[in-house]
Order: sequence, then structure tokens, then C-alpha cells
Amino acid sequence: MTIEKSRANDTVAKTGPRTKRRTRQRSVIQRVLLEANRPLSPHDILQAAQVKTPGLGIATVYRAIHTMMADGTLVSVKVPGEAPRYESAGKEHHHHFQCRECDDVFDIQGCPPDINMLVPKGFRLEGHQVVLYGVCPPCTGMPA
Amino acid sequence: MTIEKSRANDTVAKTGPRTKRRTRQRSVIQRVLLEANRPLSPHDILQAAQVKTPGLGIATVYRAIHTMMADGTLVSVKVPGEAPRYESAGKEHHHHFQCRECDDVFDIQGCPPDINMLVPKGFRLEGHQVVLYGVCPPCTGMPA
DNA sequence: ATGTTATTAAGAACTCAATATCAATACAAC
DNA sequence: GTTGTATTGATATTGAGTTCTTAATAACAT
Repeated sequence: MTIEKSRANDTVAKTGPRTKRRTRQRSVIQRVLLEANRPLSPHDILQAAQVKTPGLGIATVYRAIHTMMADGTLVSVKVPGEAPRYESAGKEHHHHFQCRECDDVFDIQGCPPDINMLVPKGFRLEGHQVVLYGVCPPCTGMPA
Repeated sequence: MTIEKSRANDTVAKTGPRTKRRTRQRSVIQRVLLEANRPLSPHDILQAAQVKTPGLGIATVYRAIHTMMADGTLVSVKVPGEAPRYESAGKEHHHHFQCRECDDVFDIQGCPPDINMLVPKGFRLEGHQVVLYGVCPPCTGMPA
């Protein structure tokens, strides 16, 4: 005769902690992302947030990114050949510009019309992404 | 009194071998890339080439890619969030379509007009890249 | 055919971003 | 304040992709 130990979580999807805490680190990271007007890499976030929170670790940045992605408050921006960057969600459909000097990525509004004309017969179009390349204002020599 | 041994390569950039040999492996890899009508990943290339050359190693594929990139006969195609693919150089300006089912990348001809209209003031535009997403003909159920 | 040396296959080692581990800390409910 | 536990920082580990190392093989000039 066997006695089965009750394990409530046997087949239950892993749930997060019961309570969610507001910490200095997360607040600062959130602020950095909200105030940035362009997609930031995890390292960018770390650097900016460390100004306000010295000692901040990269793992905490990744953890915050996950939390905010799950929240739906953050979206990832993938530029060809680059690790993902992140920007706050909710912006309207837009595309990106990457500077060949500093590698920074900027939002650009607008969208090329008539994308559909490019789609060959037999393909079903569901989305698109445009990346512009060039030099950003600071790197062209413009002061600010 | 010291006699200095002449070492011609002291400060000379590393040059390749004096002669370049035509091997079965390289021939097959070149053929695979020329006959593909779409960008291939190193692993794609390996798989296709191994049909003709069993035992082919992945390192050889990478070496061939380097050689052909240096030749100028191959160009890399980078799709967001993906490792580089490669296609033969010399095609006219075009863009790419990635299938969300099979992840394969296809060439699409044409280019959205009036890209310049998207560029904000202060930015210098030097290039662009368009990636379309959707489902390719085979994955929509079409036989071939 | 022979010698020189470029090229190969196999697997170890590397790079870089991202994740896991774990003791110490700090938030929040009491 | 005390307690429970979520969160943190430091660092080890992972994983995918790519490169290096080495002895063996094979291309090509002679």
C-alpha cells in the first residue's frame, strides 16, 4: 500500500510569486525605459539605471525585462544582426533607423505604402519590418 | 655582435596561401549556393552539400563561406533575430520574405518607393532593408 | 610518381547573450 | 519591530553559433 504525498503543483503551470514587490531597482529600470525615446539594449538599460542605482546587476535588468514583457508594457525590437533591444509598448506602428556610426536605434514614424505590391503570388503577407541605415543627427556633427 | 635572422613576416598582415586549390568540398558548396534561389544558413548549406559529399564537416562550410565572402562572390543576409544566411552576390537590389511556419527566407524583387519620405530631419539615409513576414507557398498547403 | 603544402574532418574551444544558482538583502504585512 | 518571502548582486552555467587545433588527406606543380 502506497501513500501518495499530495503535491498541489504536480501538473500546474508555474505561477509567479504570490505578491509582487515594488523595488528601487525595478522602478528605476521602468523609468529609464519610459523616458528613452528609442529602443535600448539590456546593457544600455544597465548603464542608464546604474546612474540612479549603483551596484545594479545585469541579471536584475533581464529579470525586469521579462516581467515587463509578461506585463505587456515592453516590446522587443529586433534589428538584423543585433541582439534584441526593448522599448515601451503601446506606440503606434512604426519602424526603425540604425546609425552606422554609433549603432544606436531610433524610432521613425510612418510606413511605406503599397508594401503589398512586393508580395509574390502564392505568399501570404502577415507583417513587415523596415530598417533604415545611415547616420544619426549627433553623429553627423550636430551638437544635440 | 648579433646576427638578426630575417623574418619577413614580422609586421606583415597575414596573407593567405600562395595557391588556391579546387577541392570537391568547395565545388559542391559553391554549387549549392549558386543553385539555391534563396539565402541559406550554414546548416542549410551543410545539409544540401552532404548529399553530394557525405562526411562534409561544418567547419569546412564556414571556411568556404569566408573564402567566398572575401572573393566577393557571396553576401550575407541578416534577418532580425536570426543568425546570418548567405546568398550569391551580384543579384540586383532586393528584399526578403520570411515564412513564419518554416522560417525559410525567400528573395522578393522590388522595393517600396518613397522610402526617403520616412527619414526624419537631421538623419542621413544611406540604405534600407525590408523584411516581409507571412506564409510561403509550400506552407500554405500548395504542393510545390 | 613524388614532394610540397593547402585543405579537410572531428572535436575542442571560444564568444556572447541570456539564464540559473544561492546567500544576502529589503519589501510589506502583521 | 518581527517575520516571511520576493528580490537582489555576484557569479557560474548554459546554449547557439562560430572558430581554432591537429593529424590526416588530397590537390597540383614538377
